[in-house]
Amino acid sequence: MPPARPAQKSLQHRTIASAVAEEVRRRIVDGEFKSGFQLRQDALATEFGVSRIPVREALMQLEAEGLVKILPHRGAIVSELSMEEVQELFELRALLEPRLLKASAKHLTEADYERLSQILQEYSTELRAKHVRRWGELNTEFHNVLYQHARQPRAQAIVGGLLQECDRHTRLQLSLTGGMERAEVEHAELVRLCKSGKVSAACALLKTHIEGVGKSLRNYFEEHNKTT
Amino acid sequence: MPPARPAQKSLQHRTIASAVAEEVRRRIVDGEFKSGFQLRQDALATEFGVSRIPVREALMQLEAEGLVKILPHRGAIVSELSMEEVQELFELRALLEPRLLKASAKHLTEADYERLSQILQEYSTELRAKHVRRWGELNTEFHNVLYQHARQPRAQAIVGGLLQECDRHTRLQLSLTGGMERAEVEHAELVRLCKSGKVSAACALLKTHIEGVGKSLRNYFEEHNKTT
DNA sequence: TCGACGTAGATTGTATAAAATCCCTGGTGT
DNA sequence: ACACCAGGGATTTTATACAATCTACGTCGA
Repeated sequence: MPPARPAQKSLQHRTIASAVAEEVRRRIVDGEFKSGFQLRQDALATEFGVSRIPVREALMQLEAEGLVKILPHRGAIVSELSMEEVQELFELRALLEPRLLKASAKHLTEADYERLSQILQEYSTELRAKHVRRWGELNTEFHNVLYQHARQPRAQAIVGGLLQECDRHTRLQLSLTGGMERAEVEHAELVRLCKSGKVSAACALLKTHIEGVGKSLRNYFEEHNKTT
Repeated sequence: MPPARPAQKSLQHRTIASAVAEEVRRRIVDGEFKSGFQLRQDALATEFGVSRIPVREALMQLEAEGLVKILPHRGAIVSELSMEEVQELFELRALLEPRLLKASAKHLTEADYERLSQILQEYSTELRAKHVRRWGELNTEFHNVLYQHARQPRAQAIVGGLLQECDRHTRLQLSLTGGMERAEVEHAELVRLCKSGKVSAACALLKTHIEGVGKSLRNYFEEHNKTT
């Protein structure tokens, strides 16, 4: 675990429910809980050593984020998305994120660029295929840093959820098709364009970038699932 | 393939929590619970004659929809949106809804057009300024019927929430500025375009329509110079 | 007078236990 | 053999009770 990161809202374990939500979310995004896996309240409660009430609330929170699906009186399962639904996520991102970047780019500070550079640098160290989890975290943070000054809280919240879900579905494919290298190149170019004030070019590249990742994922899926 | 389940209208209150959520949501959208109003769990529980647990879950559900804001250990309040945030909602709608209409329009059935006609007719009967609540309900349903065949569940869910919130903030203004008449005209034209297969024209009109309502709302607020 | 501290009251968060619901299995009748 | 329905067991949902936390207010000291 990385030490002493700035206290953000997600680290405020102010309530047990939020702590449980964070841990379950991590496991889903990391793939420990796979699509369709049944999340039983009792099992999670005993494992974490807590009651089932905060577990319920955590599951509801995750349902709001789209990571799990709750069926009344039948429990919660990790959400299963068809390829069409995953494609929809990318299309929504391609629609929303350029808008956020356009509003946020000009307000990026020197500290923000510093953080973006750090992320790019951590990319290029040799952690690529080895630490897919860390890569996904960095990827999500990269996008969030870019949009943080957009002053569009609702859109930012929506995109945050989309990023998380896309990350979950992309990791498998990224480590196999060299998608990470391409993403790293495009990310670096993105930062360069923002820094030099070419906002609209950056937005266009961002749109292409997201659509490209989505298309790459779909191709990968179609190749490996011709029979179904 | 899941067996075709009877898609119930969700009017069956299958769980207490969902029933409470529905009632509290109605009160918020109707304006009985105004922005900033503090929703105390105990008060709601005793009023509905239930425990606090389902009330808590209802509040979390409403938070996910954006209608309330929950502060840890401090309770829930009806969400207060600045004019900028309301404008953001309309901008997001203007971005997302044409996309949904484009995907859904060609799959609209005769029964759908029948329902749309019913809605338009109920508009034009003299219930306009009198029953603002009913008008808002119809307005939301109108849009949802248009998009129901889009096969983009995530976008539809997002837009559903946006519609509800926009409705809440628009009602006050609609009944005073004649915005309803204009909306009715545009809605009728929208149906006509869809019916005659002019999908892209319909999408363009829809975008204009949403932006127009948003702009009208902003003008209304700037005239009255009300800051919260 | 003003501000800091601490206690009381109210409100939310969590644990435990009871009630309702669903799934599955096994029997029964046709 | 097939359809149907009753009952047991597992799981979720709700109720009740307790613990933790926050806000308000009053007291104390400079």
